[in-house]
Amino acid sequence: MELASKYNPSEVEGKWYSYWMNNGLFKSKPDGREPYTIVIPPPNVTGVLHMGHMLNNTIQDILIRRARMLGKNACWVPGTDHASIATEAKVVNKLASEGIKKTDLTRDEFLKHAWDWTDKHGGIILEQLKKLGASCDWDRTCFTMDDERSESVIDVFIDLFNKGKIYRGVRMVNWDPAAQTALSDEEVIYKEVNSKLYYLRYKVEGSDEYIVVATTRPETILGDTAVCINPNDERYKWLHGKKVIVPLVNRAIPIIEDDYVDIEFGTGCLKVTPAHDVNDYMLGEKFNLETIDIFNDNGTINDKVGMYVGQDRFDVREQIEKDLISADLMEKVEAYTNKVGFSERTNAVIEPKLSMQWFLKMEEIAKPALDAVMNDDIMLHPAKFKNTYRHWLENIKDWCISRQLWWGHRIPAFYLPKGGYVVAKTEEEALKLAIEKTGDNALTISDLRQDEDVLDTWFSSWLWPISVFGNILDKDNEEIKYYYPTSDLVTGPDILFFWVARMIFAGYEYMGDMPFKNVYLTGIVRDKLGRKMSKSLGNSPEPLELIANFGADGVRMGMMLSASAGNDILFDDSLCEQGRNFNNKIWNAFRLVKGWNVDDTIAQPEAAALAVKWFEGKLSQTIDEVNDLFDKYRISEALMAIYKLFWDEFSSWYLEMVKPGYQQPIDKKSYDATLSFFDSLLKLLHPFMPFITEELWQVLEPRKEGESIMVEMMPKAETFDKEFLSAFEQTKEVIANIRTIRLQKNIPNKEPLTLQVLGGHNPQFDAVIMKMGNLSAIDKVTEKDATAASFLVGTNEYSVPLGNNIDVEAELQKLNDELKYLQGFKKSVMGKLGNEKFVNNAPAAVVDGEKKKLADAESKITSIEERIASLSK
RNA sequence: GGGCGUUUAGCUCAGCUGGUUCAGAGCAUCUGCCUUACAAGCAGAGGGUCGGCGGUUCGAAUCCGUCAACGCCCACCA
Repeated sequence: MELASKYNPSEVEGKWYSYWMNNGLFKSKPDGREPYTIVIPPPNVTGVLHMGHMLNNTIQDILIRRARMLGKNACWVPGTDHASIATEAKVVNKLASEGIKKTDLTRDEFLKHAWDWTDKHGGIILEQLKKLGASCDWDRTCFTMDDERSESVIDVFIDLFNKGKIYRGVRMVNWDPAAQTALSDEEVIYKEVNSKLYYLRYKVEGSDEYIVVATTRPETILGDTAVCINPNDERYKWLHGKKVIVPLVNRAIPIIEDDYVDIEFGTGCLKVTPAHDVNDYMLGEKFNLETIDIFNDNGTINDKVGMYVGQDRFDVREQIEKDLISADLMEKVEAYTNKVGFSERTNAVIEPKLSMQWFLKMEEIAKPALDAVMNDDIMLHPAKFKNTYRHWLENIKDWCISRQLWWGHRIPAFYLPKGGYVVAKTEEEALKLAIEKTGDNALTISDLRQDEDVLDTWFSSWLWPISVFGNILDKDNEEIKYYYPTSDLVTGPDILFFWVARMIFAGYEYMGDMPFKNVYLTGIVRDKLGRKMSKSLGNSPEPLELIANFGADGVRMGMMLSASAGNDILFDDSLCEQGRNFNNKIWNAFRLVKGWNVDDTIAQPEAAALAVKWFEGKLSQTIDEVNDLFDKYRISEALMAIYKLFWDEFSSWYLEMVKPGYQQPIDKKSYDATLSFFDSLLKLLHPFMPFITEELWQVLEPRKEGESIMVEMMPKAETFDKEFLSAFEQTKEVIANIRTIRLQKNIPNKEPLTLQVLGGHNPQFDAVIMKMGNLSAIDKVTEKDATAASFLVGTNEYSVPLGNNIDVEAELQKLNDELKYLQGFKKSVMGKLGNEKFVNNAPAAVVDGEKKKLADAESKITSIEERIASLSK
C-alpha cells in the first residue's frame, strides 16, 4: 500500500466521527453491564469553545473511551446551561445595540428575544466538541432550561419550600447594579484596589467641636444614622449621649457605643450606614437605628435625602469630595488600598443592599456532603482540595437563590391580593392553595401575581447529575437507578463551591447518595508566561484553528502531556507540535510494518524471537503501569508511559530488532507478533488519540462494516519475566556503548565491528547485540586488546578493537577520570561500612547493598587499572 | 488577618510510609548523521548544593522548626 510519509488528520477525522455516529457507537442504554457515567459540566448555551473546555472535555473523553474499552456501559451525557445572568447580559447588550431597552419590553417579549438568541447560538459549542472527538451520547443532550430539567427545578423548589428549607426575607445581599440583581456570596470576587481614605468632620451638636470619621465611601454619608465609638476609648468619653451632625446633610445622629469598633483603626470613630454596609446593618439592628437606603437599583442616588439625586454613585463620590472640601468639612484624604467586591459576571462593583430575597437554609443540607468528602466516599483528585472544601462547608451561609432577572426558572410563588403567598407548580394549583389558605372562594387566577424573580443558575445545575436522567422526584425512574451515582466528574476548581459542593448537597438530599464517586479537578489553562487566557490579552488560541493545524489527536495529546491533576497547564503551540510529531511517528511505524513482505517459509531469526519475547513482557509491564496510573487519575503520566512504550521501546528497539534487511521478506511468526503488538498499542492509545488509532486499526487487518477500535477490549497484562526484562536493559546499554564508540571514533554504521567480552557476560542476547550494534562477531577473550576502546556495563568489561583508530591519550584520560570517580565512591562506601552505628542500626538488606557496592567498585577498579596498564605499555 | 499549597535540570513536572528504580522523565540544548518507516527523523552526549538556614537520625529531596518567594481559598476592620 502507498502511504504518504506524513499523517494528514483533516482527511480522516470527519470520516471517522461520522462513522462512529452512524453506527451508534456513542449510545448507551441501561443493560446488564456495569455502568460508567459522566455528566458534562454544561457550558453556557451561547458560549464558544475555549482552551479550558478543550482540556476538560479531552479528559472526559479519555476516561469514557477507556471505560468503554474496559467493557463498561459508558455513558457521557452532554448538554448546556442557560447561564441566567451571563446570557441575559448578552441579550440585553444585543438589544441595546439595536436601540431596544430591556425596560421597554414586557417579560414575554424579552424572553422571546432570549429564546431566539439561544436557538441561534445555542449548541454551537457542542458542535465544536465533536471536532475534538468527544464521544458523548448526543441523543441525550440536555439543556438546563428544557422542559424536563425545568420541571425538576420547580419540583425541587416546591419540595424544599414545603420542607421548610426555603424562606423569604429581607437581608443584606450583594447587589449587582449593572445586572440589577442580587448575587450569592460566591458570585462576588474581592479584589484589591487603590482607593482613598477620607477623613470627615462631624460637628458635635450645639458646639463648635467636631470629631473626625474615616471612610472609603463618603457618598454614603447621605445614609448615615449614627456614629459608633468603642466604649473603652478614653479619647471620646466626652461624647457620651451627644449627637453629631452629618456633614453637608446636616442631620443630627446619635453617638452609639460598641466594642465592634477598633480603637486603633482610623480615628476610632465609625460612621454607621445600616442600608449600605453589612456590619453597619448589624449595628443598626442592635441599636434600632433608622435605615436610609440612598441608592436606586442601578447605583444612582435616589430622592430620599434630596441631594445628588439621579447621579451615579462614583460621580457623587468625586463631587462630594469637592463639596466637603469647600465646606471645610474634610480633614484630609489619604491613599489607601482595600478590598472591593466585584460581580463575577458583570464586573460591576457590588453594592451591599437590603432587599427581599429567597434563601435556602444550608446547614442541614450541607452536613452529609461534608462527611462524604472527608471520609473519601467521594474522592477529590488531587486530594489537596479536601481542605478547601471542608473550610467552606464548615462556614457555610444560607444561599440566596433569587435573581432579579427574567432569563431563568421563574420562582413558583404566587402572591395573594391581601398579602401572603403560596408556592405551587401551576397557576391552577396555586389558586387551589390560595383558596384553601384564605377561604375566599371568589379568588381567580388573575388575582394571583407570580413572583417576578428567577432562580440562581446553580439552583438548576446542582440537580444535573440526576435531572439529566429524568425527573428528580421520580424514584422509580429506571435510568436514574441505573446510571446514578455517576462515576467521575471532571471540572475546574473554580466551581468547587458553586457547583460541585451543591451537586453533592442535592445528591444526598434527593437520592440519599453521592452524585459521583470521583471528582477530577483540572488546572486552569494559562499561556506560556503563566497568564490567564483572556480575550483582552489576545493570548488565547482558537481551539478549532489548533485542531486544523495539528489535528485533534495532536491537540489532545499536547494538552494532556502537561496536564497533571490540579496543576495549571502552561499552554503553548509547541505542545501540540509534540502531539503531531507523535502522530507521524505512529503513522510511519505503521507504514514500515505494512510495507513488509511476509515469507512463511523462512525461519524466525534468533534476534527477532528474543525481541518478541522481550516486547511481550514490556507491553504487559506498561499495561500494569498504565492501569495503576489511571486508578490514581494520573492521566498525563499514563499517556507518557504509553508514549515512551511506542516511541522508544516499540519503534526504536523492537522494530529495529525484527526489521528484515532491505527488500527482504519477514518471517511469518515475527510479522504476526508485530501486528498483534501494533493492535495492542493502538488500543492503549485510542482513548488519547481516537482518530489516528481508528484510521490505522481499520487497515491493520480486514474489518467488517460497523467494527471499531473504540468498542474493542483494552489489552490485558500477562505475567512476564522481570529478570528477562532487566537483562535486556543491560543489553541495551552494551549496544548504546558500541554506538557511542562509533560516534566518537567516526566509524560509519555500515562498517561492522567486533566486540570482545571478558568475565561474566551473559550471552543470552548476543544475537540482538550483533544485529543492533552491527557486529561481525562477539569474542570471549581473556586478554585485553591494547588497541581497543573499552567500557563497563555493570561489572562486565567490553571492548571494541579499533586497530589504528585508537587515540591512546584520550582513552587513558577517560579511564583515569573513571578511576578517580570510582575511588572516591569506594571511599565513601567504606566510610559507611566502617561506621559501627550504621552497620548496627541499618537493616541487613541496606548493609548488604553497601557491601555489594563495595565489591562492584573494587572489581571495576581492578579492571580499569589493568586496562590502564595495558594501554600504557 | 486566618488557612492551605508550591519551590527538584534552561522549561513543564515525577519522586508513596526517610536507605540500589535516588537524584529521574518529557521537551529544549549540544555533537554526528538526509542510514531505504519517519529530518515533524535517527544515534549519542551534557545539564541539578533537590528555595535558604537550623534540627532529628548511623543516614534527609523525603521528617521537624524557621525564614523567603510565589500561588490558591476564606474573612465585616471603616
